[in-house]
Order: sequence, then structure tokens, then C-alpha cells
Amino acid sequence: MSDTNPQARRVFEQNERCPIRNVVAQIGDKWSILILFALVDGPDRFNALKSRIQGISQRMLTQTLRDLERDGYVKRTVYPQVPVKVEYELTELGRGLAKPAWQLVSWADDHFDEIASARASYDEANQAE
Amino acid sequence: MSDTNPQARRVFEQNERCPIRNVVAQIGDKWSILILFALVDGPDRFNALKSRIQGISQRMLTQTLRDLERDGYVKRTVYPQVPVKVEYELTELGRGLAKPAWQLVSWADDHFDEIASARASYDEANQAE
DNA sequence: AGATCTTAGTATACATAAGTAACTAATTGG
DNA sequence: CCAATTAGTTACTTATGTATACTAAGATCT
Repeated sequence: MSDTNPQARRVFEQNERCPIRNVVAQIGDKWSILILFALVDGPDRFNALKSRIQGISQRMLTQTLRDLERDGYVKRTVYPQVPVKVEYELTELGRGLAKPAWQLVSWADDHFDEIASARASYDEANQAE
Repeated sequence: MSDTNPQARRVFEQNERCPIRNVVAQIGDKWSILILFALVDGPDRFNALKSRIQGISQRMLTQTLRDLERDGYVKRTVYPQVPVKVEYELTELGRGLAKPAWQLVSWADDHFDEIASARASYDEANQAE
């Protein structure tokens, strides 16, 4: 990320293909990464995902799956049975994304206590909320 | 992320210390990662950050810096001059976070074209917006 | 002395995105 | 006909972000 690294500037500055604004902001929401990891073990159905990802509403599951499908991370397959069966699975791109995402989550898990205690002391110092 | 990996389950399931909900969701907003990378080269002042991070408003810069400070990624130092000088810099924790975050952004940059074309063909298939 | 400049913010009003709870369509089984 | 199941919508509420104007605390110019 120094000035000798031109890629850093390209990634950092505002432009049409800024990967932070286009990709990270997209998957940085409340549910995308959770759904991504829920699908790493293999394809799964709508309601199965819904019960595995605790706390997600039907609407957010639908919407986030659509966004992931739109960006090419997830493939949606409809089986015209009755009741209809819809299966979601990661694409090659989705499995690729899961790797660096896992590094980040893993780091977050390792440093959870540090972050939590930083938060606690910040809140104590500024109790005037 | 298979069933043989108990850490995966711990990270994935809903609980008080789910790192996805507590850390990734926090820094996954529109500006956190941009500010983080803007500070990787060294400390910087409020207005300097504001002009380097194109498109950010004063309010969002203030607010996001406070959130990053709260979680322990950023240190804020006030120099009581006139006009007052305020410097922001990454902590050791912030520099640690920058590494996996950079991996992710780097992956996003490498696969930008793939994602963009997935988006384009999805939008073409569902033009009814 | 009074007006004006600087930095680092707040305050306010408003727009857009994200989230919740309740409802719907299509069909099978009893 | 009634209930159950799957995969969603619709209408509404709350959170997040934007645009613009304003403030504090001196320093410097007139």
C-alpha cells in the first residue's frame, strides 16, 4: 500500500472499477457472508438455509440470494415439483470468494476479545450517550 | 468449513461472539475499508482524509472514524493548536485487520471483470426493472 | 475593534437502503 | 373443503447516508 505500489492507488481511488465500492460494499452487509459460508459445504434449499442461518427473515434471504446470484457467486436451480424445490449452490467464483472471506472472518474471530475490550473501554470513556 | 472443522460452526452460528455479525458487518459498510487503507501509509489529518477519500461527506468521515476508533483500529490525537489539528492513525490492531482485508480487496480486483459480466447478464435476463 | 480565515467538527432536514411481520400462490393429502 | 408445505411478495418501520448550513477558538488583516 505504499506509493511504490500502483495497484494500491487504483484500488483505493474513486473510479468505475473500485473493488471496494463494487465488491466489498456489496458482500459486507449483514447476511451475504453468512449465506456464502452456509453454502460452502454444498447446495442447499431455501427453507434449509433459512433455518440454518439463525435470525434471517424470508425477505432478506430472498434478496441477499438474488444479489449473490446477480454477482455470479451463487447458482439458483428451480425443480418444478410440487411443492416447488429451489436449490442454491456456490459457483466457482463463489468458492473463490469464500477463501479470502474466510481469512478475514478467521482474523476477526482470533481478535474478537481485543475488539470487544476496545469497544468496552471506548464506551466507558464516553458514557454520555 | 466441513463438519470436521468445529471452528467453522462456531463462527457460522448465531451467538454473542459471532465474528461475522460483530466484525465483518461493522467494517463492511461503505467507508470503513476505504478509511482503513487511506491510513495504511501513515497518520493523516481530518481534512486530508476527506479530500483523499473522494465522495465522502464530513458527517460520514467523522462517524466512521469514531466507529473505527471505538473498535480499536484507529487512534485519534488532538493537538490543541489554533486551528486545532487532529491526527488519525492505525493501531497495531488496525494494521492487522488491513492484511486480510487487503487479500479480499485484491481478490475482488482480480475478479472484477467476471463479477461485472455476471451482473450484466443477470440484468439483461431480468430487464423487467 | 471588527471582519475574516482556518480546522474540525455538529445540527438539521431529507432521501435511500435495510429490515420486520404478515400475507400470497400453487398444489398435495386427508 | 380444509390444512399443510415451499418459496416467495407486499406494506410498513427503522437504520444509514447525503447535502447544506452552522459553530468554536483563536490568528491575522484592515
